Amino acid sequence: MSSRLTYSINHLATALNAYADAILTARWGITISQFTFLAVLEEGQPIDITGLAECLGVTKAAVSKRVPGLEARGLIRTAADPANARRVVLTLTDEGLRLAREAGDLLEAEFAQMFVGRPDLDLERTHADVQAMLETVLAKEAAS
Amino acid sequence: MSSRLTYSINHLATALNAYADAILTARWGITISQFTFLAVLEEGQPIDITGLAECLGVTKAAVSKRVPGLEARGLIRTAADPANARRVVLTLTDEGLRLAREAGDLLEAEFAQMFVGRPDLDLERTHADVQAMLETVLAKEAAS
DNA sequence: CATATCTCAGGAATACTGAAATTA
DNA sequence: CTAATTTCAGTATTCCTGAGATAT
Repeated sequence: MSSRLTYSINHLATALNAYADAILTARWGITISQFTFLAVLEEGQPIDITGLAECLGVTKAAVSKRVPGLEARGLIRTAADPANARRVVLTLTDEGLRLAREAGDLLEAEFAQMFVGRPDLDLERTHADVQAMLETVLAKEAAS
Repeated sequence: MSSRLTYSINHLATALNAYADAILTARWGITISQFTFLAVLEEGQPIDITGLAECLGVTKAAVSKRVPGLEARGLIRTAADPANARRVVLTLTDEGLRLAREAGDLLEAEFAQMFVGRPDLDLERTHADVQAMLETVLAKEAAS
């Protein structure tokens, strides 16, 4: 149990994603990575493939390949930018927006509920610590 | 900067892995997933393919496929379990063990160094919080 | 204009998964 | 019949190329 902090962080991220994935799959038939795709889109609509890839931390090809599936399911829409013919601009459909909001709200509620029995955990403080670590790592990365 | 804790945790895990990967690639020519493979082996030698797959959180097929490559590089060794002929038991070679320890130590040192300029961050406390969250999530998962 | 560089999306190669086959 | 590994087909992801835009 006294393993390294980096391992614990990876483990926690994996466990949280698995938990969220189970809820999303059971209730809406989408995976966590599809939900994340929609959630990023919700936050910064409209966005092109390059921008979305950066937000998701994956390559442009990965985003490009997932677009047809989400479009076929009626969750997103693609359009050309008149000012830049090769750009593909993505937006959520009404259904995609509704799903992103409903799912996001439910996940947040489930997550809050999970910690009502743990008054020893100060989530605000933990969040601040995690963000401080993140800033430090990103700064170090940028410096080298 | 994203507002949800779950996003920050995922982001931090990704950033830490990218940082470690850069060091490992430059210095030893191995990826972070190869290092993790060796590190798990170091902690629980000897281990079979099934056990290693569970520790790594991937399928047995994935582990099975990566074994020949690491064996060819002289980092691990395969052997049959006399008590159970179909088990494949993995151990580190001397070179594998040396690499796992050296790389692990360097990463830990780099990581500690990174936070000397942040006395506001209490890593012990953060680690405890992260582990508490992890326990809670795993317990919730097991219950459902 | 010409040409050099940058940005964008998509194609080829790689890795992972679940299921079926193999082996002990 | 069971338990462990391996093979196989399908999917997802990343690396790299080529086409179109921008700048000198």
